[in-house]
Amino acid sequence: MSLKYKIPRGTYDILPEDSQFWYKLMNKFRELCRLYNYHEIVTPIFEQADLFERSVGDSSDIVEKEMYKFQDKKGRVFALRPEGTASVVRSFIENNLGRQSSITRVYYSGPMFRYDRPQKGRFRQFYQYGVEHFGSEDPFVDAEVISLANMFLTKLGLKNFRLELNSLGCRDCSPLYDQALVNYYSSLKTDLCPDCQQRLTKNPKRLLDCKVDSCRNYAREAPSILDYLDENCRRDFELVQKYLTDQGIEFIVNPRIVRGLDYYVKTAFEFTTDALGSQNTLCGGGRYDGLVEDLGGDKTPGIGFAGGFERLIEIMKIENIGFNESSEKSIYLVLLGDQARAQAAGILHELRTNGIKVDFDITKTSIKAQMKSADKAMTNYSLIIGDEELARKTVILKDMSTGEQQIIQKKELVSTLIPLVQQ
RNA sequence: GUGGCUGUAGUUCAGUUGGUAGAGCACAGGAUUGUGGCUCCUGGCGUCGUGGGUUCAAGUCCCAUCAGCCACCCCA
Repeated sequence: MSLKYKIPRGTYDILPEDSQFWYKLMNKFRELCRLYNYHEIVTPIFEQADLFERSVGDSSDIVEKEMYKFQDKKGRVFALRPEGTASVVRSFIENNLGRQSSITRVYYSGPMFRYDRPQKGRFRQFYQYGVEHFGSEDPFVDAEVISLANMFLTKLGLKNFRLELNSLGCRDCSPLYDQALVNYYSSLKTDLCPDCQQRLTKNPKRLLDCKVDSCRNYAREAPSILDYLDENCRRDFELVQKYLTDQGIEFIVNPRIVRGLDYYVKTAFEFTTDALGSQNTLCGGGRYDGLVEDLGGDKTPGIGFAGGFERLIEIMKIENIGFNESSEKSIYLVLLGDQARAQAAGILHELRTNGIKVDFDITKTSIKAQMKSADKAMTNYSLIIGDEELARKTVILKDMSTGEQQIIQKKELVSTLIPLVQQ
């Protein structure tokens, strides 16, 4: 079949057979956020493009080549949101969310958009969950936010993931480290891969992340950010680690993790896995103490993380994790003959009014075909109504697992079914 | 943006040195006319992703394009 219309590249449909799974996954996240006292915030999926350009950083890949940018009819330039934090910070400032208390905790979930080349675990429209915590610089909060992420993954039943932790330094010490990296690498420049030669001027920290063997060797000898943290950053980083240890959360310090968004300072972390191939970050986040101010708000520290639902689902498939099926019993209505079919609407209405879920197939007329459908639908009970039953004002109730059936009075139908369905 | 592999019925795939397509599963109907799950029987005229080209003739060769997968890059 040649299709006239096709789904856009890098997107996918969540089909009816899967939507329950997604719904449950999102609810798990909601539940957990409630436990940590976070409240949901819903922002538009598009914003002024320069909001992202200023927050994410205009030298980042996201802004340079991955944004879905467009103009509206009045020439205003918008972009489909490539990530969630910028929008939340915008809303925080615009609605003065920090006015009620010194701390503001919010969470969100929804579609994000990035014009990337699709591959395993990477889409152009993808769904993220995330939280943002405003108002405290205390490293205790860093550990708290990380704990939420850790709890989410753990509660889902995921096993094979690890927490990698780093400090990027603050706006005072981070540039000193960049300079140290540049100094170290500039004498090696001609030996570096072409990508790394770019990184040297664009984003020196990325040099540490290169996968080319020769560059890796150099990276091993390169100066470490941990040696360049100033007194304050060093102390806070140690405290974050202590608080994590206090909660029994395992982590590894990886001085080479670099986050892709320019606003991060100090604590940066990623939950990664080996199960997903190349796109191995389950979720990631960090501190962004300067961002609110940069975007026009009062000086307000913040920290948050975001993760992709697709990768959770992928790994849950691999680890064979599911949510328990609902134990709700189902009823199938089998109607024989025009007379009985004429009664269908009334019966369906009566059952539904009483909260009983019913299924049936109007396209099938023979009892055999209808019974087959009932069987295929894995129904628990079928109700059979034909001419005989109509005449006697009865209904046949058949238990599909045992094959036993009983004749009940039609007026007692609902009262008979309710206990069966509710158990 | 770069590279590799792939694109045939609803689905998973087969299709030999180019001669206008099949199999499993699924689906539908049936096996003494009001009963499912097992078994058996029957049912496929699909622009062979799309558009060009080579050829008497292309699913099968060539080019382009689109899409998927995987990797680079980057990240969720």
